[in-house]
Amino acid sequence: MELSTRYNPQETEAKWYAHWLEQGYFHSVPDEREPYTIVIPPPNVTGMLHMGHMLNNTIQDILIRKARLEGKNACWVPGTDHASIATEAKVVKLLREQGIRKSDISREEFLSHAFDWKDKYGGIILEQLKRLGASCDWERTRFTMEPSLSRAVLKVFVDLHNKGLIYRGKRMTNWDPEAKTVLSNEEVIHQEENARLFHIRYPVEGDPERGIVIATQRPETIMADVAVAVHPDDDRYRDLVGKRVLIPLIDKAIPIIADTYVDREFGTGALKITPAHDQNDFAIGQRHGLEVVDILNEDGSLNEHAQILVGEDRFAARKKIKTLLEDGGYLIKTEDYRTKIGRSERTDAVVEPRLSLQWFLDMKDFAGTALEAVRKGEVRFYPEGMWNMFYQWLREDNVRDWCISRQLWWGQRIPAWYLKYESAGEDQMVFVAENEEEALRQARQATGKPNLTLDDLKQEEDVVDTWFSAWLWPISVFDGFERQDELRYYYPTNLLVTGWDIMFFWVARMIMAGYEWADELLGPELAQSKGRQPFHDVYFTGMVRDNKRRKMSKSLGNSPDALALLDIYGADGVRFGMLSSAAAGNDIIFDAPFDPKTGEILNESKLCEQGRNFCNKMWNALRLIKGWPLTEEPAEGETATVHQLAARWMEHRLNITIDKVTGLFREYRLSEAMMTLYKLIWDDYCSWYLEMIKPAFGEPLQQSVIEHAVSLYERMTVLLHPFMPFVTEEIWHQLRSRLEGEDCIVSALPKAGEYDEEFLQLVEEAKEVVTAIREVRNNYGIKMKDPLRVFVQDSRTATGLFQTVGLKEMIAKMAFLESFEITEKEVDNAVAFLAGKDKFFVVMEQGLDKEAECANLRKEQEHYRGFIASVQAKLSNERFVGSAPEAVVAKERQKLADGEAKLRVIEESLAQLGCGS
RNA sequence: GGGUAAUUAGCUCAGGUGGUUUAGAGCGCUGCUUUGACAGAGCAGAGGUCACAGGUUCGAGUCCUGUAUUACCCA
Repeated sequence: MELSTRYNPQETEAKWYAHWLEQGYFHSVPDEREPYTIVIPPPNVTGMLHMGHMLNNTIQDILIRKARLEGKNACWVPGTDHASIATEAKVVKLLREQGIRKSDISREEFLSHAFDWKDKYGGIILEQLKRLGASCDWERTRFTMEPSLSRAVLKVFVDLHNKGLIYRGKRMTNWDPEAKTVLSNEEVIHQEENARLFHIRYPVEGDPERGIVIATQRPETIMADVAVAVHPDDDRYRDLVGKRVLIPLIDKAIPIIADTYVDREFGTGALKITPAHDQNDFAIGQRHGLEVVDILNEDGSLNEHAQILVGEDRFAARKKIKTLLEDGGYLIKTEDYRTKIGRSERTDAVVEPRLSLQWFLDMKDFAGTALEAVRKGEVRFYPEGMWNMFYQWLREDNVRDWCISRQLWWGQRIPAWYLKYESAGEDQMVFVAENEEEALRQARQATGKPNLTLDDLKQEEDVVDTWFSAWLWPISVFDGFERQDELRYYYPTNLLVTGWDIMFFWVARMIMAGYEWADELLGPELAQSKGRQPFHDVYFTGMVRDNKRRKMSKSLGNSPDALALLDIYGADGVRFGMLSSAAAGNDIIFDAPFDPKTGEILNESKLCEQGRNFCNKMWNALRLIKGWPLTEEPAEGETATVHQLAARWMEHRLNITIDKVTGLFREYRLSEAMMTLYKLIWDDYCSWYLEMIKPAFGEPLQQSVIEHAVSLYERMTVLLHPFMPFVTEEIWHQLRSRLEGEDCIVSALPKAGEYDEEFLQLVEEAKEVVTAIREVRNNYGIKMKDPLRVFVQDSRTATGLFQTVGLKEMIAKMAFLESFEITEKEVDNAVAFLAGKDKFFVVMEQGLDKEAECANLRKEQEHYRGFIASVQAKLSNERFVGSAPEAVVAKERQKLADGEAKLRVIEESLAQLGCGS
């Protein structure tokens, strides 16, 4: 069959993916083999495949495929996350387009719409992962809102509540007035924005001539002030402490207090204290026992506590109050400045610090557990440096309790019930249970009213944070809270691959959950022997950024279309491109060009192109091997020795590479591992090995030689398979006829055999000779096919070169030499060059360019002189010779001797050519 | 404001515990090459005072301290 000169990824990829699925290669069931488990970081159901997903999932696929090739029971569990805020926002928007307002429908109706939406669009991203080649066990696909996983959430909620770790409390939270929900710190994006500082004068009570000027960027909140604070050591205000000032416009008297928190340099050195609307003020207020005046409604408008501007939106109020303050003579001045403003990740609304009643999970002990797990190495981070960030966040003095409630409908509703007749508040009775019957039982007992019915109870309206289901993922995907047969086999999982941006709200919390429930679920013995941690290793990927170092995101429009890239370069090409600049943890700058005219991102990538070209290269190597006419007749003479040399060399190169790649895998240096294989295949195999054994045009090649070439190639395709699964599967099949059920994906990863590093070094030196001769050709415009005569000056190493079977012949073949001999004297009319320690002469029939040769030699002479001088400087330093290790000194001596020898050879040539000085 | 990291060739990146013949790779660039597996190619070449300033050391891209720039995390 004729093979096209171009590799066609589209057909090949669809064909093999379907085949793998059909053979059930991705599916895992527990058996006697060693498991290798990865749970996917579940993408949002609303998600579309983007660059970050491709990077992350390529890495997981590489490691899961490698485990499969090692004969392990590889299990990669896929799934999606219900992403409460993002999904709810999408569904609300969709309903609005249909003329339905969320406030007009019931919770049940809304959820039914949301599930419809999920069924329709929720699986898209998983389908897209298949295009990438992801070998997930699709029969195990899970979703954080499905019944079993939701039951797990309720169960742990009740469990933690019973343990006294979950509590309700008024807390300063990040309030999104648009979505009307609390946001976690991680969902707030702080960025520098232009703001204005208002200097406002508060007159002293009973002494209106005196006043104190405060600086604030939020003048609309002055009505919520409960004090003005100054630094206790600030002379400007010392005598005012203890007196009271009047809030402008509403004339409310508030105390002047002293607190070291105040920064004397900032603004006027006087700080208004507004506990309801600022985190730090809240803390100061608590220290000083101040009241809390909340003047904002849920939607960010002012309420009746403000007394003035009631009903106005906070930003409208800011404008109006400026006028009022000016009119009243209170506004001293305004100044522009830059400050960081927090906005909601989802709605972009300016986040409002707001006091509200929320559910919290006590983090103190959990944080210690997570830190300890990593400190002890039970969970290992790659790269290790990520520990610093982890520690920083979980330190006792830094960690905060986790606010787990969200004012949404899409999510697991908090399993807590209240008595209908009690009004909301911190003091009301709460019954937390897995179901309402149990809650009712508790209520009857607590109230002593056995006649209470379900009608007397009402369930908490809030749902739990999505991460409150995601933190159970490594357990819940195996239904671990309900049955433990699979958990016992697969848990702890081997590896988690995720971005460092969710280290805190996901990675840390999964570790906490793992340690919290492993004993109970696995039994203490198994937990002890296998470990409680949810995963042994965490591979942190970097963020994918554009060439301006901005995170690639849909909203910025700076991300190429992932599917378009897959279409253009093929999955293997894109996988290669993603990985080629992705060292663990380091952000990757994905250099996708922008259209200079429109400024729009183009779906182009040099990195992916390189991957595509690599596929093509391999494809053509295959065509070459398959295209050679066969012969049974053994080769003779020089050809036979070159074949022998080529076979031996490539075998050793393959073995040393397997060793190297194995080591790189151990350290998760995947990018380097891939590049190592790239060079093995392209440089060693294609550029050297195949050229060494290549017969003259039209001549046949010995069967045994081809067989060895095929054997080498098929081992290399298996090695590369985890990185580029499709092209390797295709070539693997093209190389030989295979039986049903024989596939690259389930073959065995080759093991390293013996290799002789000295021999490999010798061949490297021989290759340098070939390169040097080619350079002479280039410089003199001698065609590749014009035969040349070359001599090497007699020496021990030169003899070694000639004694290694096939090496001399290989050089002659690769450099296209007519003759290649040892000489004892200088050769006339020849270009001389140094390779290793030996001097070579290329005979020039058409004469030498003496000037160019002299210039060349002088350049080299200069180089070696500099080199020798630097080594001599070291060696003449007594302190160096005295204190450096002997081996280092010996090395320097060797360097000096070698350098001097080379310089001598160069100077001989200069004299021989009569270059003068 | 506090913290964490980064800064090496035009671009994107490697360079565990200081001493591999005066820094490596891929891309890009330059020159030559087209009946030959592959122009999505081959061969060869040019490109770096390792951000800056000090310091430790016999010796620093590598360790320390500052400075600058960038990114992220937390206020």
